[in-house]
Amino acid sequence: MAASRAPALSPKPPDCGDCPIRHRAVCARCESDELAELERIKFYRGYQAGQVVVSAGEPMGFVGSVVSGIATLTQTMEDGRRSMVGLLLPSDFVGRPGRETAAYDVTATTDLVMCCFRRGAFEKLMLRTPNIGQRLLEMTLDELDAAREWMLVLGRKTAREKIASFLATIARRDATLRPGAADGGIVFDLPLTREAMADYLGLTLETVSRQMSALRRDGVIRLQGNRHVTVPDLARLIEAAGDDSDGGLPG
Amino acid sequence: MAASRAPALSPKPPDCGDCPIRHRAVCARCESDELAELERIKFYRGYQAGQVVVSAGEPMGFVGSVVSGIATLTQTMEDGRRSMVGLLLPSDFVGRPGRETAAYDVTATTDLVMCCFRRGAFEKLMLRTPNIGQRLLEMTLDELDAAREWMLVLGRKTAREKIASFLATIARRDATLRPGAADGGIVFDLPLTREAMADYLGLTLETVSRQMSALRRDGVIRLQGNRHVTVPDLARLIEAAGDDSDGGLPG
DNA sequence: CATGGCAATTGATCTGCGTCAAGGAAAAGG
DNA sequence: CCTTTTCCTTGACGCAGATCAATTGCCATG
Repeated sequence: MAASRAPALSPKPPDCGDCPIRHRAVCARCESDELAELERIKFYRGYQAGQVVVSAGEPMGFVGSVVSGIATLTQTMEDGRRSMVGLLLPSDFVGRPGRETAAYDVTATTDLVMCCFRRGAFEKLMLRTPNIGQRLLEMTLDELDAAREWMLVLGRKTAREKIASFLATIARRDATLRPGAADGGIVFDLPLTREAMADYLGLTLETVSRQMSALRRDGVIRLQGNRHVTVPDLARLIEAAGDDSDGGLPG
Repeated sequence: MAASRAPALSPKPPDCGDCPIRHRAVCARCESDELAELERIKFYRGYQAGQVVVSAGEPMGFVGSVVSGIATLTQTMEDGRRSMVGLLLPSDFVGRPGRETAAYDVTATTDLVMCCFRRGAFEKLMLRTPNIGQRLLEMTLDELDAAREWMLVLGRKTAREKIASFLATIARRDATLRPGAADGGIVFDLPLTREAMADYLGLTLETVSRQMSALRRDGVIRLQGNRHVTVPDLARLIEAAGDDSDGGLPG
């Protein structure tokens, strides 16, 4: 969990089949020559768990998306209060065309591989390729919806409901990533520490811990170690979340 | 303050000089024939204070932007808990290309005029006119930033800070709408009831009221009636907001 | 001018979550 | 292996903000 800085090129870049920019973020409707152009300007970056990708206010020369691993988007006040404003899972896009500096701290919470494009080159390509902008608009609108869903969670839900909402979100996302496995319930690993969960949910880490224990006592979830979670009955979890049919994941 | 439904055409459509779609939302870089096309498919709608523009889940056949007046975007849980996820001020865009139904309740809190485009026609125009999509992407990214700023407010700020953040946001926005008037401080009218403020801030209306009174007692603001606010010293208000240089307005 | 309705204020009390503090469990590192 | 560090859990207590309840002020409208 070293938190040093210099990003390193990943030793073995994943092949294009793994690149969400191509398959999800940008190129769903691109022509082949546009794809070729994207290929020319793309490169991979690897980060270790705990490493800072960029800090808020720093120049950010690239945009890109997560290939594997998990990163967080956080904001910090001068007095140290922190708030997570996004959780970046594989295929999520990072960075903003037309902006010089990062608006938030981006941190890898697990080992992370990103597929990147130099910002300038990407912007120029966008001008010539409407599909890329279209796709980016769709993704941004999805993120906006997710952020707004989360405003309801932050502003109006109880601690227990917040935890349940978070777990349900992860469970659903995980379930779509690898379907099947409905046998003994949904099983996944929490991508965050209790503290990071607290920052995401507007709680303290103690409250997160207590509510996790409470959900365990009530049989809504099972825990093996600190991170490994089993949800025997997703419906019960969603019920505990006071769900307004939430589901989006703020990324 | 009737809350009936049927939208009415505004009696006297504002002239094009007032239309933010043309001037802000979409056409900053459009060619004249694109402008002409936009003119052909645009129309105005008027709503009375309290009227519902659309309800969440209902089909929404148009997109558009606010010309004058104020509207809110809210989400409600089955048990009645409500959360405001956006405040729509003049020039803000509403609606989502590519989506059939409204994701949130949109309600006019004052008399409201909107400049609208049929969704289908707008989408077709977007395909032929990259600039429109580009502009929409920029606006959406701004909204996303604002929503994320607001997540910090909701999750980590105290009641007093929340109120102060809200007032500072309104004050700033109002100041840019009509500059000058720095004489006796910034003066504006609150666009929301205490209850709506509470839904925006994740508080109860009683707490909003108490904190408003506290800010008045401390001389940070002055109140004439319930809605009319004077801020003698914006710096003091921002200080009270525990400000992390916020400023965006979630819309 | 009275009257009814809605919005806001203010007070009294309760409680969910934060704060402070002390261990315990699990990785990381030698 | 043991040591160190990091992360997590649990308890005791206090407080900010919710809840419950009563008034007050402000338009409307008859």
